[in-house]
Amino acid sequence: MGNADLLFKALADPGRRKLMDRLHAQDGQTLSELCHHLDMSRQGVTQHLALLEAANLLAVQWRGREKLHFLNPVPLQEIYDRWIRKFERPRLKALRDLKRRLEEDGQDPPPKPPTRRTP
Amino acid sequence: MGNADLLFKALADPGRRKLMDRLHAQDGQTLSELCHHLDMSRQGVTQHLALLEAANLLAVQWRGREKLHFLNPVPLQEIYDRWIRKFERPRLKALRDLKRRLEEDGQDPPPKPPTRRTP
DNA sequence: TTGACATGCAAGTGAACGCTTGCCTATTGT
DNA sequence: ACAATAGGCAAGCGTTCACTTGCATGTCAA
Repeated sequence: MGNADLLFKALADPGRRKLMDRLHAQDGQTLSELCHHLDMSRQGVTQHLALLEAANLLAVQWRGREKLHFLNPVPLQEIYDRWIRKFERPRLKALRDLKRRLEEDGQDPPPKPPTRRTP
Repeated sequence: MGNADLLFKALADPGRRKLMDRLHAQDGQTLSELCHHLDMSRQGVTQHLALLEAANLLAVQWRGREKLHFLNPVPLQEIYDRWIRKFERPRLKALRDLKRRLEEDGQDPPPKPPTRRTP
């Protein structure tokens, strides 16, 4: 749960997501290769990659002076398990909750439409 | 695609995720109810909820002076489709890419382990 | 009607973020 | 050996973020 933070933070930036996309198009690219696609200084890209790496979203492998970047899809799968499947429409419960709200502490309040604040 | 930004930004904050969790535990809560669980000023919670609402992650319904908040799981599903299923281990392609890298422009470099920079 | 309640709106603040620039080191190929 | 290449590190800077405080407005209940 602690690294859910790193994970979502890493995904929160469009540049970082674009990097993931580039690596998805072709895995194992070097820093310089990735720089070609991003309109940004090399150092900017480096920092983004560092964040992705910290979130365990990619692994690196040194080859001489080159740094190869490989995607790691596992954390994404964890997001799915913790944050998406969990929220899959539990329609029955949702309706139950709604009903509870509408009928709460009394039966009088009929679903009268909100007058103000809905312009 | 444009609102992928809003979506990920909304999920990037632990407070916001906690709010989602609270609403998942019981949907349709009011602002004040949600405030009880977050160690934060009411206005703080309001702003978080506004972001979640902007990301279309929850819908509100006014009931007199109360604002009821309901989860909307649809955007999460979109994240899954666009960002998780897409990255599901395409093992074959991954291995192909790796091989490409290792054998690139020559056959000599065997998978020699990185000497430096791996302390 | 009046007071308590539920919420909105606006401005201020410190910290985090995204990005750049400048310089340094290691590896490669000729 | 040396120039070119690939990358790292640190400091600086403007922007956005999370959060607070203070005051205003609409709604319910006695």
